[in-house]
Amino acid sequence: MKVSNLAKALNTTADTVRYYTKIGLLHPQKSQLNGYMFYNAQQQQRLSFILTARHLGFSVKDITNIFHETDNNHTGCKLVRDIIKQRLVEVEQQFLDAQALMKLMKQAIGEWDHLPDKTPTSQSICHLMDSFSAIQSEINPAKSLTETLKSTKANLTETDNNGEMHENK
Amino acid sequence: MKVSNLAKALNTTADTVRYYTKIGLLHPQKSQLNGYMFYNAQQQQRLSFILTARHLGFSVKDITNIFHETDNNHTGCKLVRDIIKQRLVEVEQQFLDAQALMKLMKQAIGEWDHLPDKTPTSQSICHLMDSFSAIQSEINPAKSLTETLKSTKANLTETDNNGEMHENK
DNA sequence: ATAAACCTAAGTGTAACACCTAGGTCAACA
DNA sequence: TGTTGACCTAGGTGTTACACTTAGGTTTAT
Repeated sequence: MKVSNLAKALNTTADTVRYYTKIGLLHPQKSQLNGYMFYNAQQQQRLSFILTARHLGFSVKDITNIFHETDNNHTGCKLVRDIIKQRLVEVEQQFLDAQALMKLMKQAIGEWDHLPDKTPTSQSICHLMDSFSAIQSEINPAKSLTETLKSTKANLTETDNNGEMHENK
Repeated sequence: MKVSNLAKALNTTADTVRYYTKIGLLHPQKSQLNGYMFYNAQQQQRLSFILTARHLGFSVKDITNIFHETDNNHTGCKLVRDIIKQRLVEVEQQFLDAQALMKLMKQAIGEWDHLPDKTPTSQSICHLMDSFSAIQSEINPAKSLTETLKSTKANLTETDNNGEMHENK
């Protein structure tokens, strides 16, 4: 079938199908007459796999690797299992992050509902700044967790209590 | 303080600070002598707000809007409250999605652990394809939920049981 | 004096597509 | 048969929020 047909059948877009084709994940047959691309049942199954994998959080690169394995007569099972296990850790973190965020946001909304709407503080962003500052101390560690792997050592310069830095000049 | 100092103090990168400066979220003082940018306490607080907001899932555009309000003598409270409430819905969905994914992935890993590693099926991607196909029916609705807003009507062409499409030609 | 460490602006790269352009194709209707 | 409208192609640009690179000037420390 043609590109839009396939796209609609698997609930995606023609552009996406073309993209996967372009980067070599799908191998349609190209008509000699008009250049149209035709996808058979096997390609449909391939796309189905891609879409599901993408939804599970696999990157396109991951999928490329998997296909590279399986297209070369390997099963790819171990690879996929490894990637999934890795992804599972990330998803669990996302779960926790989302949970924490929900709590904080509900809390913030709750607090604000008790405050009048138009009482600007010295810093002009009313109490938002204050609320956000309070939240930030709870938020940042969470962020650190997620990005610990790639973060270089923090190496913070010490601050005084005015939040002003010592410009050792 | 200078860009790297500020970045380290708030646990971000100099590039990020330069980016926010470039798009007008931060307004440092530029030295006449050497062109170096200097950020005072107020700018530091601004950046702190930006980082926290970003971590709460606000887009840079959202933050731009908020600053646009607050910089024009409005409090921005209502705007922020609205955006947060809107974001809360998304975060709740992320929470549910992550939960569902965790379940499915654990399930998949569990199943595969009972199967041998190298038993290719007819489709060459061993049982991955089968497992994924089974998962997909559960996954796709979740995706639809997330993307319902922007998805045009599905308008699926009917498929026969071979997964082959009728090419009404 | 010179190296290490910092700074600048401007440009390119990233992920995974979405959207647009210009032009060819196909099915149906008048 | 002409023409509309829906489809297709390749190739290009736009998107988000930065990270990275380049080329060159500056500051700091030894």
